[in-house]
Amino acid sequence: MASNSKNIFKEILKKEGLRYTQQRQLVWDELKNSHDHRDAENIYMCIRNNGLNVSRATVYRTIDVLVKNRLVRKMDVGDGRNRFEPRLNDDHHDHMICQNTGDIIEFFNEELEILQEKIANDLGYTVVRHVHQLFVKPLTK
Amino acid sequence: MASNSKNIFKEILKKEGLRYTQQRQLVWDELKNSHDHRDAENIYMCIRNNGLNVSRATVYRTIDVLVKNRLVRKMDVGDGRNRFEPRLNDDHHDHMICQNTGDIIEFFNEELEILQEKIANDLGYTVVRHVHQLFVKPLTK
DNA sequence: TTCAGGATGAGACTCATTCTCAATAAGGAA
DNA sequence: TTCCTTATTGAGAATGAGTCTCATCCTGAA
Repeated sequence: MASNSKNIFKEILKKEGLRYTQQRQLVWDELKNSHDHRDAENIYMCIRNNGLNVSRATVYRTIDVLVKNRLVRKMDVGDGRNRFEPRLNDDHHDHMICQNTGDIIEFFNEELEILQEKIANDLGYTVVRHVHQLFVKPLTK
Repeated sequence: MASNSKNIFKEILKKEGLRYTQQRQLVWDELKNSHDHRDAENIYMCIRNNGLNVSRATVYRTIDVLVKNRLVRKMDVGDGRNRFEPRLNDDHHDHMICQNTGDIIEFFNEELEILQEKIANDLGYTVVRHVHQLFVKPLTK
């Protein structure tokens, strides 16, 4: 629960040799319960709107730590602003972005994961991470 | 050959209601014979280094037209600078980016293409375009 | 050859993100 | 609990890829 994810966060800071601060906690609080795909500015503004004060620089700096330690996933939707989402349960998925509505739909397909690892292996590589985004339009029937 | 791709280019300009200019041709010349994945600045500098003068703005503007008309493919490698490559033969492929060397390796897998269309279909969509990048490391044996 | 309107170039501008640095605060030591 | 070293913070400047502006130039139809 809440205290659990807080502990995970503290452990990561310790592992990285970083101090536990109010500001870092606020950024993680803001991110960890969101189910959207939010940009840094949105996270910054939400914290501000709660009457709390954290600078943009700190938001970015903290997100970097979270991304590096896989508590948060960073995604490039192609409009110049990165989006972030929590990955507490480490449920890997990829994204479909609807060209009509801008909706972001998550999907996961085991077969796809296996196939891409095989493709890399055949060329002498192993996949460290990947980006797989489908820019789609609704099927019309 | 050369004259052929030149004609394709001219036709596209006409179709778009745009004029054929020296500058546009220079940008297309620079791009069409390259087998690398180059950024806009590189294309701009190469033209300059040949003693020719085309502005950065025109390079970007022309690339937009080429991308829109599928003579050039735009790819986001994740470092903030888009890369471009010609796609005269319209040979679709995806990319593997080696984390150790920065090398960009092209790959194509039919099964993958079919699978992702199926995934989209199952959710009521059809794939317009996609981004599939594998960030890899060499297999050590 | 003419000329209307599209194209260009130089540089200003945008905007997400990063950097700077003086002031602040975490947290180990005593 | 207090002290003190040093990481962290915030405000705003800086960066950098890409876009926009607008006076001037040039294409191409007639």
